Amino acid sequence: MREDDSTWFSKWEEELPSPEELMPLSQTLITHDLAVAFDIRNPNSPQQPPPPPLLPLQTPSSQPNSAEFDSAELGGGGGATGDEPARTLKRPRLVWTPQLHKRFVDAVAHLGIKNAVPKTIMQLMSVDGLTRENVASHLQKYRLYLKRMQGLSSGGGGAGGGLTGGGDPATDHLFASSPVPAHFLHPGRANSDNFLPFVPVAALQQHHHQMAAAAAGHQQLQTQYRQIGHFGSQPNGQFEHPFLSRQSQTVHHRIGAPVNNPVVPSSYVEDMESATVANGRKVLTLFPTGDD
DNA sequence: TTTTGAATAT
DNA sequence: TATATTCAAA
Repeated sequence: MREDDSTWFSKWEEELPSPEELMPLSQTLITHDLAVAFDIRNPNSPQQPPPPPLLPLQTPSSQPNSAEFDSAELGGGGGATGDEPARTLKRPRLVWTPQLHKRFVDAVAHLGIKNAVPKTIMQLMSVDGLTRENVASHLQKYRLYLKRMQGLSSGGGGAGGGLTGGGDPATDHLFASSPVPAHFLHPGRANSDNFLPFVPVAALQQHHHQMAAAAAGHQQLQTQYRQIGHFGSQPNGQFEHPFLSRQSQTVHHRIGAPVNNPVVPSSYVEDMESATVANGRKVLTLFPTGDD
């Protein structure tokens, strides 16, 4: 019935990402994403010069004031001024920070489980440097997490002794940081097949126009968003997503209850990406937030 | 063909 | 352990 839809929509709203999280996605030209994603290994290339690493150098610090945060950029390399690794495109391991996860979960939630495929998720996240492989890998783990949670929630059984529900193993810490959409945990209820009229791939075409517009002057908006620093309910109670705004207007929502503050700490500072060296291994952290 | 999903590797 | 990489299926 319609109420059912409204029900999960309501929950959905609670978990709605703050516009600050989703909106400020600065869409860099697709070239980077696609290029990086496409530069996969060549099955048979005799002597073909490998494509350029495309390492976006984002002048890291050195500019305290400037546009706050534009887009998250996964850079590579560490190399600063030098040259790029050229042939070996071995990027440092991606470190999924709570914020990055948040964006991931939001994307999955908005896409729906059916449409939540690596490529689409990656596109929605619009994190520069994020590859489909990165998302796929994480998605796999995320699904296992959901499955595990389902099993615990459902029945139980009692397997020997594991404290669950109250105690969270360190493994789940990261996932626990982000609220999981309810519908994800309840597949067997009415129609788990709620297909949202959202536009998945069609957005690509919009990209052209959007990125142009985005590149035009979104920085101002981004700065403003940052000022808000409040998350919870928008004046309008609705968020506008470039993609979603296309047709998802049938959402009758009733925001009344205050947002259920999850585990989000008060620190909501988003930083630029930082490169850290751990165990001699360079890992790339997107936007580290003093969480934890 | 491209992409997904899971196994596997590091 | 977390993430990357590989591999077969859709």
